Amino acid sequence: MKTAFRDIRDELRRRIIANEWPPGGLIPNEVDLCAEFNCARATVNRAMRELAEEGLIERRRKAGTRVRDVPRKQATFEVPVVRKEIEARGSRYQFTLLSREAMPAPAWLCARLEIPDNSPVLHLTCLHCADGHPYQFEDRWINLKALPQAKQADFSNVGPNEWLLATVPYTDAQISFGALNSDPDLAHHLGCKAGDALFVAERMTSFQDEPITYVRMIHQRGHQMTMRY
Amino acid sequence: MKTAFRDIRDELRRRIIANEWPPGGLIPNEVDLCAEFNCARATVNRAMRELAEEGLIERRRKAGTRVRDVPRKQATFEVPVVRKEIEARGSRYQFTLLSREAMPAPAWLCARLEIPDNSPVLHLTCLHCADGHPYQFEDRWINLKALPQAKQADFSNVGPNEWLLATVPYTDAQISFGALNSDPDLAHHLGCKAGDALFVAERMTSFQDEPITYVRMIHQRGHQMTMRY
DNA sequence: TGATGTTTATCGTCTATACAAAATATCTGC
DNA sequence: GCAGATATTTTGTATAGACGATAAACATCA
Repeated sequence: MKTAFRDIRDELRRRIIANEWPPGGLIPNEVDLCAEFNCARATVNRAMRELAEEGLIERRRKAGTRVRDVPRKQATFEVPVVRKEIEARGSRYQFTLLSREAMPAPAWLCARLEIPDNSPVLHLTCLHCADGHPYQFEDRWINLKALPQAKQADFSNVGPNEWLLATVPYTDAQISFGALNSDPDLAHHLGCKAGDALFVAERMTSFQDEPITYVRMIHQRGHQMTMRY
Repeated sequence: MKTAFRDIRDELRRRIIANEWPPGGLIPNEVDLCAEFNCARATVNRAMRELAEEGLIERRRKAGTRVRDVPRKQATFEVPVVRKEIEARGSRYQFTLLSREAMPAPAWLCARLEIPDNSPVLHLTCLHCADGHPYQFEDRWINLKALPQAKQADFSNVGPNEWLLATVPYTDAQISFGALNSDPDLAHHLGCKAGDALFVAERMTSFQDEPITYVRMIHQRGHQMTMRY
């Protein structure tokens, strides 16, 4: 495989990390680098574009390209799907629907999803287990105005998470991480003690400005979410 | 600005979201799309490459391009720098060094950083405040073998986080999120109650396989970390 | 049948060239 | 000296053409 642009990108990155081109300083322009690497400008352009996306350099027309003073490092992670998470650990996945109720949305949910007061929603709670041990408690709310078919859906075999993924796409999502003291009910389901600190991920998705669902995923005690970058 | 590749990318995305091209299905090849959009193949290629990076489609030579059955959505977030976080909220940032001690690394840290037993490390604890209120407790360990100059550094004005960012680059990093019950000492520093659930971010960075630092950032009660995607 | 070699469609990358857009630098008139 | 117009430099994007790499599909032979 041709790898010119990769080689150039890596060499430029090396020079930056090795401080041959100090932070804040200008680096040679595309035409000069073409000459040095003996290649077309498009090739240098692609190498530099990737470094810019990485956050290592900053490019501006006419002003040239400079090394960022503090690299804008960004981490990326795949949005977790609990069944895959569990199966990736080599454990058996199991899912239990704990409760299901159609109801008018409580005020806090209306505020969060920006839907009118008392909009009809479906409230589900479920437990995801790994090898029989509780792994995650899912507290899900589905906007029935956007997704009336959820009312008829059977969530006893396929969890709402996967049902939603298969049923509706989403165009916008927001995810938050935080911590929560377990209440006695949660403790009972997850098999921990009331008061234990639990890691919580919240997710809200919408499709073209129509809110779809809000979910709180409360993890077993000690759970960590890790990513490299 | 010319926006052909953007327009094409967005139109292809629209078709996928609108189910005109069903999940798992093949989409037309580059040459056909060139004909449809009346542009060069490189332009279609760039549009499709971006969609592939987004995780919406999957491309393989000879096999063509198909819509992913479950879109591999990935969120990206900037690696947090506490001072900027606080200033972005419009609050006044303040930093206090609580303790500082050079010592041999405890066993758990050696295991984590993969350094030899009893390697010399510098242990620092500090408190970051927003408008005078505790915001984050920082528990940091610096590998003195990799960074002997840390021993002389003065951390009373510039926090270790920013000192490190300015002093050494890193080539690899790992970040984890989790939850923790506050102990009485933490509760005292953060002004919460012992037992409160706190959100914790852990970070480990290394430079070319040499571990640099390990840090636990323990946030105030109720703290959430949010990102859109 | 099954293993192995061959063809071929499709994506991946590179080149050379061109023009556009943005932002700095320079000039002009006052 | 200053405001505004103009020139210039650098990056951003597009085009047409070319060849390479990969893996599926097909053909051949043991």
